[in-house]
Amino acid sequence: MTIESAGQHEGAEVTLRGWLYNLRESGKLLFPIFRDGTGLMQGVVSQKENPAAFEALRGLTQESSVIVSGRVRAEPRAPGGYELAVSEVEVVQRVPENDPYPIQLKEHGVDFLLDRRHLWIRTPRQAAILRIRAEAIRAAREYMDDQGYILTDTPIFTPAACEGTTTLFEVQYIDEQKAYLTQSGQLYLEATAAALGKVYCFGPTFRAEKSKTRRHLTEFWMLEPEAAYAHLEDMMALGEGLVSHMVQSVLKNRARELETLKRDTSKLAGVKPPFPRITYDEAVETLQKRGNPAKWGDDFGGDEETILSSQFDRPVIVHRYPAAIKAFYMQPDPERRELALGFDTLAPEGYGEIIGGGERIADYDLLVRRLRENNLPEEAFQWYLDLRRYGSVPHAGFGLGLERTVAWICGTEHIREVIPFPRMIYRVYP
RNA sequence: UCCCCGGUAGCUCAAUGGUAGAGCAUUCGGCUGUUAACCGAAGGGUUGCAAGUUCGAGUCUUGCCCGGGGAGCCA
Repeated sequence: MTIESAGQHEGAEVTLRGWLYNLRESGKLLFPIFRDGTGLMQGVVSQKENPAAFEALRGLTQESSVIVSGRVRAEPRAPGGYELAVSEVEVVQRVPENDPYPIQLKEHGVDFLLDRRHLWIRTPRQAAILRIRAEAIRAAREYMDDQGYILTDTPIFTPAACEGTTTLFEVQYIDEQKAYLTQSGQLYLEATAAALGKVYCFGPTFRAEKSKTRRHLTEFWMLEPEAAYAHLEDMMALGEGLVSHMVQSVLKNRARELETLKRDTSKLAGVKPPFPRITYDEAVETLQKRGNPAKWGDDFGGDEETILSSQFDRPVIVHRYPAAIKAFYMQPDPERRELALGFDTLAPEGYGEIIGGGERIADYDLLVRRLRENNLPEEAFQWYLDLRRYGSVPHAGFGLGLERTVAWICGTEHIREVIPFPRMIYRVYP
């Protein structure tokens, strides 16, 4: 039996395989709390009624692994409403008394917990977050598949920068050659989109920037769709549909975990299409009205994003940024050439940009010009230019940052809690 | 890279420049309905490192190390 399903086993004799989460001793009564990965369940053992089980559990150390059998019964005094009347106990491994489990049932510092991330993930809160992450991923892939997008995974080793702006992790690649860890699958997706029409990739992404904030990891997961013959409006709609489906699926299938996190789900319930859309021009105007020093041509930082997103109860889409502050491959707005047909989707409650994307340049000559303006090595981009030589079409896509999205859904203070083993500047252990 | 904050027992934290403490954890004892159980007792310290000021430094000064938050950049 799993603890998750305890309610269906009321009155039955069951076996639970897991770990001792906590033990309360009250004279001749023991109240062990078991953990099996799906939840927590209190047990009860009386010395008088079951001396063997009592002796096996008495003094047992936190996180010792145990297999216990007993009868499930409804018990309002037990957390979760059900209790296991333990009859048999097998200790699989006893945590030594002279080297006790380091993570106690109390507050710990961030540094201590991150150094023991391999153990920290056993705590109910962390386990709930990881289960929500898994559901968010499942829902995201389900949505993309249902929309007819084909999963085409892109390489992790790349020969050169995708965007040329951010710092890459350089690795030795066989003999003398250097390679870089990908910072985006986008350029490759443009190729697979021309082959298959509607495509996406989902995998790890690496940024060697020395960002030290609660919104940054050096290794994070990104879902990137790309579609041939698609335009800016199509991608804004796809993005809001994707995010809404992820949020609604977690609300539906991981309600218990959101409860564990004490997440205020009223702030998520209304996350459904359409999302508000504002232009960059309007965004700057709004910021200035609120006394923010932003002026036209500036990119937005955390403060600006928070002001903009705080006006809405769901993510807000900001579109048509100045071309100068966007990536080299962004298609200019035919109505106003100084604008790029790009958009960002900003999560509420200060979680920042969760989606960035737009329409790509389809014209060969314009793309070459942009490569040169950005001092990018043309040789490395020949294959990419081929896509404009042979049957170029308008196309668009975006990238969704998984961890930022999950952090927002969970309401966690730090993005590092929503990935099993966070990789940050100055932290690659464990 | 820059700005700000922090580092004292295994953990979380106290300690006017004047004998380094508490709670939790561990060990021992008590308790038949506990809820991070509770009650009693015990053991546990190179105060991040190195210099300096001082009769005296956890506390003041300088440098370094480690970590955190933020800026820039981004998802």
